[in-house]
Amino acid sequence: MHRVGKLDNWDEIRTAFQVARKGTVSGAADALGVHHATVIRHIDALEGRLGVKLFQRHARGYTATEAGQDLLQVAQATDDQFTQLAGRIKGQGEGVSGDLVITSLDMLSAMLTPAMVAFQAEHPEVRIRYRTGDRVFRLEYGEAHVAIRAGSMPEEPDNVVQPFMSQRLSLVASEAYVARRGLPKDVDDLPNHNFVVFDNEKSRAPFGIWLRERVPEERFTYRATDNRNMLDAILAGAGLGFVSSQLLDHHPDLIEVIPSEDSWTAPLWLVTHVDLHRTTKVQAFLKFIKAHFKTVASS
Amino acid sequence: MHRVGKLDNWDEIRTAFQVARKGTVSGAADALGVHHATVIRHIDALEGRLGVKLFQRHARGYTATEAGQDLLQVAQATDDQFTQLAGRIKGQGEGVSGDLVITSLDMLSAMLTPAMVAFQAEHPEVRIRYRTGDRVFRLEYGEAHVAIRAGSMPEEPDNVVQPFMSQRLSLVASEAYVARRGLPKDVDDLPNHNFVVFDNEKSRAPFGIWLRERVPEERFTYRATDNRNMLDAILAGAGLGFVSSQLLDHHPDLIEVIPSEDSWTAPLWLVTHVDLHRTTKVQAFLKFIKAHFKTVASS
DNA sequence: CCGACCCTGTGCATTGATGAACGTTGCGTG
DNA sequence: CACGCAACGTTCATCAATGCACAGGGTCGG
Repeated sequence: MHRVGKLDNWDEIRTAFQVARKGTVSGAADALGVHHATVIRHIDALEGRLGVKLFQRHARGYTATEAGQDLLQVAQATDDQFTQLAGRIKGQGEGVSGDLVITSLDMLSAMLTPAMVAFQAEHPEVRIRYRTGDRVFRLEYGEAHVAIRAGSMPEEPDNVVQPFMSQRLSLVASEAYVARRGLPKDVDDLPNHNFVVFDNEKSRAPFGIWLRERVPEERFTYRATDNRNMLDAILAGAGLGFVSSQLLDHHPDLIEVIPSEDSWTAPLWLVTHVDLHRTTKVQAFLKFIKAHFKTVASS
Repeated sequence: MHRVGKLDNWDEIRTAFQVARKGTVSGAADALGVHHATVIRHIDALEGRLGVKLFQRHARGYTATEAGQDLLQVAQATDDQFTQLAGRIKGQGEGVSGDLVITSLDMLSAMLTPAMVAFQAEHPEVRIRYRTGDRVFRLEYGEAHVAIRAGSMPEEPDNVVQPFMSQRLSLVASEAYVARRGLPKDVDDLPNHNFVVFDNEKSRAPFGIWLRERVPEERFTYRATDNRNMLDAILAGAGLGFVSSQLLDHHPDLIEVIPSEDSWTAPLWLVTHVDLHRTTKVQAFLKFIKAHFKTVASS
C-alpha cells in the first residue's frame, strides 16, 4: 500500500523551502542553480500531491500560505541539520577521533598493546577498541578498521594490504619439561616428545605444516584454542610448542629446543578495508604503528 | 562561492537513509520504488561529494560506517519531521482550524461581526482575524482568506467571486439637522442642503455617482475617510448622508430623507483567492455566512 | 500616462537520470 | 563439492526531468 500524500520527494521540499525563503520562483531557482521552470514544476507537483496550496501566486512572486510557512519552518530546521551533518562527516573523515577498531590474532596482543596505548596517548580524541577472538573479524562487515593478519598475503579484493613485519617463532619448552623429558637431540628426535598445539587441524600456518610433516598427530597431547592457554600449558610442562620469539625475553624459564627455522617466520600484514583506508584516522594509525615498530626493532 | 560538500541533493540523503535502514541496496530500492542501480548511483554520488565512505560494500549488502550511522540518525529525524509535516498540512487543508482572515469595507463591520462571532463559536479551533482599513487588502498577497467586496463584480483573474447579498442604502439625516434645516421637498431640493460624504473623489459607488450628478461639490461640507466617523457626523447634524439601511433600526434619531432608490443598492460579493477557495476552512465559512444571512433576511 | 523591468507560465528540444538485462561474486545448503 | 539464491555492479536503451525561448501580465519610476 502506498499512502497518498507521503512526502516522497525530498528535493521538492527543498525547492519549496527556497521559494518560501526567497519569495519568488526566480530567486529560488537562482539559489538552487536550476531553471525557474523546474521550480514551478516542483511546486506544482508538491501541491498536487499534498492537495493543498503551499503558495499564493501573484505578479510579485510567491507568498507562503499557512501550510507553506509550516513547511518553511520544518525545512529550515532540516537544512540546518543537514549542514551540520555535512560538517561533521567531512570533519570526521579528516580528523583523528572516534572509535578505532583493531583486530588481530590474540597471539599478537602482547606485542601490539603497547603500540596502541602509545597511539591513543598521542591522539586523545580517539578511542581504541581491540578485538581478538577465535573467529576472524571481517573488515568487509565493518567489524574493524585495521586488521593485523599473519601468514600468506591476504588477497581479498576489497582489502588493501601492506607488509608489516615478520613474526619469528621459536619451538620452546619449559624448564620443568626439560628436567623431566630432556631436550630432543635433533629434528628426528621430535616424535619422541609431546607437543602443545593449536586446536585447528587445517591450520595453514607454516610452522604447523612443518610440524605435522615430522611429528605424528598422536604426539599432539595438548590442544588449545587460545594462545594464552597454550602458553600456560607450555609453561606447566605439557610439552613442546611454538611461541612468538619475543616471548623468550619475558619468560626466562622457556628454553629454545631447536634453532628457529626461517620457514616458520610468518609475515604479518596490515590490512584495511578499501572504504576506510583513505581516512586520516586509519592512515594516522598505520603510519604510527609502522614507525613504532621500526623504532623498537632498531633500538 | 559554492562550498564543496554541501548537501545539495536531499533525495540522495533519503536514498542513503533507506540503505542504512535496510542494510541492502536491493531492499532500499524496493522500499523507495526505484531500481537498485539508481540507489547505487545515489550512494556513489553522495560519497563522492562528501569525500567520505558512508557504507562498506560486501556481498551481504551495505553496512553503515560511522558517517553512515550519523546520517542515519539525522535522516531518521528528518523523515519523522516530514511525515508529521505532511500530516499537518493535509489535516490543515481538511480541517477548520488556524487563522481565518476576513476583510471588508469597514461599513460592513456592524453587519458582519455577529456572523463571524457565531462562526467562531461553531468552530472553536479557528481564530478570526477581521481586517478593515483604508487600503484594500489584497487576496493575491495572502493578506486575507475571504473578502467581502461591494460594487460591481470584481473581475481579477485569480479571484473566485460569489454573489452575497445586496447592500441597501438610505439617505438620512439626524433629527437635530432636520429640526434646524428641515427636510428636502424632493430631489431637486437637495442642492440646498449640506452633505456628509466619503472623501474619495473617484468613488465608483453608484450612490456617489447619483449624488454628484445632482448636487454640486460645494455642498459636500463634511468629508470623512471612515464610515464610523461619517455616521458620527450625520448623527451630530452635519448634513445628509448615505448609510446602510440596516442602521436605521439601531438609530431611531435617523430620519430617511427621500425614499431609497434601487440604483443605490450595491451588490456585495464574497471573494476568495483561487488558491484558498478549495480549502474546507474557507468553504465552511462561505457556507456559514451565506446561511447566516439567509436566515436573518427571512426572519 | 507610458515604457522598462521583473516575474510567472508554457511549448519544445535536449540532457541526465532511470530502468531493464546480464554478469559476477559470495554464501548457504544438501 | 556442486548447486541455487541473493546481492552487488555495469552497460545500454529509454524516458522523464530539465533547460531554453518566448509570451503574458503587473509593478514601479519618470
